[in-house]
Amino acid sequence: MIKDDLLAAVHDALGALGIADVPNGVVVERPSNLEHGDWSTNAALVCAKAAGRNPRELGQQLADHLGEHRPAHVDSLEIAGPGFVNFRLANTWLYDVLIAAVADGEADFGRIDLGGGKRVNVEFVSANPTGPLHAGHGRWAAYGDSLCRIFNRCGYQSHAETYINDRGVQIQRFGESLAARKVGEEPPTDDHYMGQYIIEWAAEMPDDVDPAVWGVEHALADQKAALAAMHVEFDTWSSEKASVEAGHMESAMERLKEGGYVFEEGGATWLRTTDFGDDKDRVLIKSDGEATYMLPDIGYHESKFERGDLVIDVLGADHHGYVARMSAALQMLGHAKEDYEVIIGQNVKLMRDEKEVRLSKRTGTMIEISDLVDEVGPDVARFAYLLQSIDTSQTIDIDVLKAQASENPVFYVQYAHARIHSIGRQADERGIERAPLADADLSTLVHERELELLRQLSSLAELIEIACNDRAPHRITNWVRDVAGAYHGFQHDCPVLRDDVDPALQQARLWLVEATRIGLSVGLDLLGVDAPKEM
RNA sequence: GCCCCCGUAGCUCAGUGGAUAGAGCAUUGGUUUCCUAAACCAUGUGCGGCAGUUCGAUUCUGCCCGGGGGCACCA
Repeated sequence: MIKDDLLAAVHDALGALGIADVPNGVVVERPSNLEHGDWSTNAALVCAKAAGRNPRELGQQLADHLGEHRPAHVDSLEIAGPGFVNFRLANTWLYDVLIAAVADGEADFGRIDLGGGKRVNVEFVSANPTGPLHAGHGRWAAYGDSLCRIFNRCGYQSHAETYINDRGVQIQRFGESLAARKVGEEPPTDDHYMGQYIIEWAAEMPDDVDPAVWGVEHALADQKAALAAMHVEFDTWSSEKASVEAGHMESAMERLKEGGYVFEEGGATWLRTTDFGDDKDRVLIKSDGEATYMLPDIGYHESKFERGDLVIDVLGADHHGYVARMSAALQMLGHAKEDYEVIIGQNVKLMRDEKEVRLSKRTGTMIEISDLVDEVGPDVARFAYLLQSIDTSQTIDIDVLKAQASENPVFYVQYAHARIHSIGRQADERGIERAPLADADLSTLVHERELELLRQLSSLAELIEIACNDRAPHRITNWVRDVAGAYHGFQHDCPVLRDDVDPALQQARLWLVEATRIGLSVGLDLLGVDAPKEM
């Protein structure tokens, strides 16, 4: 990539100027303002102090040296501001982007190897199998699925996993709630499940089944259907019950004891998680002899390392307090701290009819994922979830999403993709063929709209890298919007098929359109959003 | 009290240790003999506050203020 080439040249130049140890802060970046060149480096500013030199002077020497040993594509250099060295490049660097996009195709454009084949296990959604998934779960579904796609594009092998909490008191209460509704009674206590769906499900329940068993199966089928409608699939649905039956809990307990981390106090069995930075020690087995939720969960997490070198949990903000203890337990079991990562996502607030809809299974007013997808479709839903950082709380207003049907950002992007295909269809009708790229004269692409589009396309790999390292799929969402914007601008100002377009320019533009198609397809695929050929 | 996230334009949100901080929506006005006008263009007195680190802070650190979420022998 051009960026790496320029950075290497900067390092060489610094070396020639007697600066061998280049600080990490030296970067080559795109100035926000094009007047400051296509690329820029802060090298002189960062190195000046340690080298005991004046930044402007050092910058000038740097620029002079780089001017004499010009990296490819560099037209001119200048020193500016407090000591930036700005590179102005010939458009050929952008034509190389087009050529690379076409050569790589959808399969490889923007692909980078950050992971080296490392296996990443990503757990997300993990909702209790005691009811449908609500629209709050949708955020984790969209996020987790997109994150896995990004990992896969960056040389990791992702494994999407979700945990089924299918044993314990809440399952018992769920069964009792169904049984009660079956005979037309209220569930026995306020701690039971009061939602409307319990009444509906109880009506479907046969007489001769165990309500808890039937209920869990029914809930799982319902959840799978909702996720399928959102185009989210898991590699593994992990059952807590199965994990316990496989002995994960007991072997974890044994090893924690061997490590000397377990102690008895007040009739309960504790884990000394404070040894690894937790606020307080945690109970594994209560004084009544029952295991807490934590113990089987430790066993389960330990077992996930069979399916991943790096284990990631995507959890809601209400689980934040849980992170330190699980991290401590896994370190006790011999895992490196950095091999277990928890991504805490902030909450989703749902609005309908200008009122907040509480996401509780007990109120009966919840908005299910399937409601949302039925009303706006999977693409709008996923795009909406991935529009902002997972670190910010999000408000999803179904009425706004529906009302925005035509102004919705997802359509803006999909429309760009559809227009590209429309050009292909029109070209076919008019008998215009795209000759081999090698025969195209890309130097005819000089319109600012064309160059801007190429600049956007050039940043895909950088954005994918950032999205991966920061676990931030929304960076892709923004990139795709930017590319769509650049494309719409191009299409508005730069006719492709019109009769008066010079044939050489027409060929170059057809290839530019093709490169854009590839870029948009890659971006949308990383988001799990459909790239339609017509709208 | 302690821990985590957030505070950027009228609204919803991007973004950045740098040189003039962006988008969508909303407002107002414009663009169509031309590949889908689901488009394009124009229109904006904005980084909560105070210190610190730095050549340079909206970005990092501390404190304060404001909003959200947690602090069980629940799951």
